[in-house]
Amino acid sequence: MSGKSWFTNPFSNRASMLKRSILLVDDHRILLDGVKNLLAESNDFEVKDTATSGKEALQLMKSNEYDIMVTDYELPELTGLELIRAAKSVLPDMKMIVLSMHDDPAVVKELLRAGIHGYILKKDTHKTLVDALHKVIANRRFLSDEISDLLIQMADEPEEKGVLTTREVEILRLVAKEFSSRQIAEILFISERTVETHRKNILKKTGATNLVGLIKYAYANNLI
Amino acid sequence: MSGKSWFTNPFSNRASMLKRSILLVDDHRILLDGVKNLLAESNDFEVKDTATSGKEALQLMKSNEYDIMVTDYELPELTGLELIRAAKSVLPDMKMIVLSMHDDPAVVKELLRAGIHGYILKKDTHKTLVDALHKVIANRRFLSDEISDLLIQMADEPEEKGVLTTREVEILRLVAKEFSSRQIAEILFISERTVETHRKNILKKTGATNLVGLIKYAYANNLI
DNA sequence: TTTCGTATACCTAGTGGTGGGTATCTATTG
DNA sequence: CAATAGATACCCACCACTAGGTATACGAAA
Repeated sequence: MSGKSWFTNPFSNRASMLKRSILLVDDHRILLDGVKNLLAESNDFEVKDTATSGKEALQLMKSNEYDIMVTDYELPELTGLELIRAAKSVLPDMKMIVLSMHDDPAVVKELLRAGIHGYILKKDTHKTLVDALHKVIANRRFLSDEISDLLIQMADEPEEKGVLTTREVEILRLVAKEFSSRQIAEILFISERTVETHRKNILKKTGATNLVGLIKYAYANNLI
Repeated sequence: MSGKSWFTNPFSNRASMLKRSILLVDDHRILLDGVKNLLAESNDFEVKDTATSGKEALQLMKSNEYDIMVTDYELPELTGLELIRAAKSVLPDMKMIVLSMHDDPAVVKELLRAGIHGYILKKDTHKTLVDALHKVIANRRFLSDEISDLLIQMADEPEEKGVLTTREVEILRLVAKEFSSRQIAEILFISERTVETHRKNILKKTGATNLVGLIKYAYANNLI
């Protein structure tokens, strides 16, 4: 809809001076410095601003426009997912690429559902990032090789068997905070029996056999 | 001892063409690319080689010489600590700077004991890295601000209370693999009582009160 | 409307972990 | 040599967690 505006002018489209503006978000300044410097050599892109937290990024978005946001997933204050959802409402036409060190299937899936346009890993090269930038500008999606492999593997799995209900997640979080079933019962104003039932259901759903497996599941699914 | 050789020649010292060679080690290629590019602008340093694993770094050291190694702490195959110890025996005169995302007191202390010359965080700027490089070349040590604050805080604490013995770590790892005390006893050919005693000692040392705290400790200390 | 999922709650039994001890043997270190 | 730290092992009591059940109430979906 609104994306057509520049397309009506056949000249601006090809002008080599028109660089796509990037907002780069990562709490590691040294990476910020490095990537910005690398992209300075590009004719097509330029890092217009950088931010080291989700909050800072959102504030920049309120007073500026960007063609693409490249962001880490692990961020202080806001998580990457929260940032992406917020960004989507502030600048709906902006493309979003996640640059993360994690190749966790659950995270990737969730982010793709949230509407990101690319996902690359920090272990990928600078060239991969540039490829991704070009691809998303052309209204296509880009996934790093490892991530697409991951998604293919995931497709083989029958169905996500282990989706916890909100109540179960709530219980699991409290378990992970070192509360006993009794304490959880007191906190939630429910019977200890109910907590035990929830725990049993969680164990069954996650396939864990004891507390240890539960905590590892919680870590793997970013519940902690 | 051998470090005096260049010092005897007053000219080579100031020659602008003589750049200090750096070996850069990090499993994130995009950071590697970025930092290398940034340092290319420097008159004093140049990234001679890069490696994405400890093994690769060691192989490079066997056939090349470097003035400084800048390495991540979290590495595939070898840990940063192992790499540093190995590097020390291969190239004893090389300076070593750790560039990590973690500000874990225990890790920092251990690395300093292992003989590194600098410790900076990924959240630090490019300038900080350059400062560190200059400092270690001048035979001084460099710690990022946050790290020195950390060491000062640590000095207040009476003594490191929570250092697990190798056997305790071994037990903890097995606990984290969802083995019960009985199973661990069978695996290690020791009595279940002994395992229980170790577990109790681990709980006391880590300050945890139950399994959950134990697993979280294991995660926090990269034992999993 | 009936079925399904979710949250609630209880029962019994059995297993496993926690917390308080004590004690022996070995190796290292002041 | 004596002291210390680490690994080993046992005792008892208590509590928490796990593993089978069953059952009710509610709201949403088929």
